[in-house]
Amino acid sequence: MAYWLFKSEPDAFSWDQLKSKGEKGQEWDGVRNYAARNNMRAMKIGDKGFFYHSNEGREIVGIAEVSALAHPDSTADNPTWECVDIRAVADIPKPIDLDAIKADPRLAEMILVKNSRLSVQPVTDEEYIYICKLCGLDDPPRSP
DNA sequence: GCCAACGTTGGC
DNA sequence: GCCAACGTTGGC
Repeated sequence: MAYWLFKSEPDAFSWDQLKSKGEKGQEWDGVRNYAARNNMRAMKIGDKGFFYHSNEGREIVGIAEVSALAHPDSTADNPTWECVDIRAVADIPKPIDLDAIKADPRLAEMILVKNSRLSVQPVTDEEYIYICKLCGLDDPPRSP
């Protein structure tokens, strides 16, 4: 069981855009960072992850799930770059912003706080459940 | 809009 | 294989 966090600038690709893709979801292309790629390689079908808006908003706005395992990034000219597909699963009733995450001692170890530049990050089970609760999701969608 | 932090590139 | 230079990200 694993949980993740996907970052996107809403100007480039927003949570609403992901929702509009429906069941099919969206290839999470464009990632050119080895740590982020390795995280995607480790993902399994049905794994859940937060969808975070960077730059503008700076808050967790939704929960997505992996709909296709890592495969070559169709936008890359180099086969080393791979990505998964994700689709929207649930809205966040009460989005939590970066200030609130930073202010919470239970979330101080999040990669979002410690390495804000990593675009695809792991989230611990504890962080996932705790954040969901703060956000008004008492019975959050679980990874398989 | 600025700038710090980070990751990647490329020269040696 | 090291490391300086550069480009990019993202918070502020």
